[in-house]
Amino acid sequence: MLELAVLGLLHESPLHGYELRQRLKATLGTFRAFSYGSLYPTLRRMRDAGWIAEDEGDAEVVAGAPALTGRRGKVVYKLTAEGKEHLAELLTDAGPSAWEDETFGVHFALFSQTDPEVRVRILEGRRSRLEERREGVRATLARTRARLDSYTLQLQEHGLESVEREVRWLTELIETERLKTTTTPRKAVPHSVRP
Amino acid sequence: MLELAVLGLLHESPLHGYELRQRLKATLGTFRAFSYGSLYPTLRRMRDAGWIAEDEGDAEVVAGAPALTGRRGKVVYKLTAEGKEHLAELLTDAGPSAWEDETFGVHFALFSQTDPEVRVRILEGRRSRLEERREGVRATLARTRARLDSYTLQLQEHGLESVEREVRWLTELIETERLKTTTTPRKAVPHSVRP
DNA sequence: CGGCGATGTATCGCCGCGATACATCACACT
DNA sequence: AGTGTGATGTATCGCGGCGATACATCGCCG
Repeated sequence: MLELAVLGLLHESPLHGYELRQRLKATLGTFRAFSYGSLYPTLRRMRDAGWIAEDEGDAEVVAGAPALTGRRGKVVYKLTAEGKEHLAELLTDAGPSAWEDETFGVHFALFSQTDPEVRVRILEGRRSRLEERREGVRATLARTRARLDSYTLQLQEHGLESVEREVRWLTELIETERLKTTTTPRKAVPHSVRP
Repeated sequence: MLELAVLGLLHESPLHGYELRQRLKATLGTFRAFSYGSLYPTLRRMRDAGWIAEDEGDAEVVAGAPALTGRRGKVVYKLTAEGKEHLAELLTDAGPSAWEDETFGVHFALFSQTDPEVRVRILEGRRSRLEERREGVRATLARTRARLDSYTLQLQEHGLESVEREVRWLTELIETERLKTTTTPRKAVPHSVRP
């Protein structure tokens, strides 16, 4: 969700819409774009919800004819106290909502702001999610293989390999993450995962 | 687009909604799901547009109390003449709309119904699209590498590798496809000489 | 001195998704 | 005999995101 991404970015420094978008591209890259058609409405929604506030940066408008052209200059947004609170809350969530296709990348990109334990749980959740999908594809593939033409088959198998690659990647990440937490010992608190 | 997928599937045999959905999963696999929330409205739209028609399959409803529960039984859809025409038209399109993220998979899954020349052009188009993206990612990555935390960096690099892998896959496909057209000399593209 | 690409804010309609509702039927478990 | 569970089947609703588009300013290069 865009909301989380914006919260995460604004946590580092106040930004205006355009810059926010650049950062999103730089941060999420191939994973997700988030067009202006999503950004601006979301920004408004978040402002109305009280998570962010407009930080009137440039009062040096003046001169020309401000009244004629209406609002000039950039609109800089910054986190409010509630926004920070909300962000912290969202970052603790290691439930299914965090390992969905669309959301995982955002959570991952914000891992440096996330609790190490939560990180591992998200990575593991994401991995099981993908393992489920892998098994699903394998099953239907085995069942329908004969009926499929070569192109569909190739598509299926390519997709399957992509998922497998993804699982491998996650496994590596989990191991590295585990190493980190074992060398920096913390008290392991088992936590139930809500559905 | 769902429309094309439905057209392509119905070209082989008449199907009802549920079965159509199963086929979509089996055909597109990891690539795309297409929920009922898209399917049924699309079906209606297509029917209204005249591409498909309801092929009242089961008249053996009767007995119980048909009037009470309203419409019983499955609604089977089949291609109309216009539908076939429209499909043929869509399958000739090798323009940008065919190599977009969301559409490419559908086009690819329907390759067995597609003209060989169009196939190659779609594959090449898709590849350039991904090469562009790859260069874009490389550029922003080179520009911002220093500013990124390790997680964001890892996400970026993983994404980059995914794109690279995709490009390799497409290159292989293009080569195979080229071999096919040169070893099976169809309706004469005369000037190309094989070494 | 003219145009073009980057910066900047904003809206609109469409598409697809997930959740949800409801109904029937086969089969297994108890 | 009763129960429940999973597959088959049709359908709707709200919402989040996308691509296209509009419009305005600024700085730089030719």
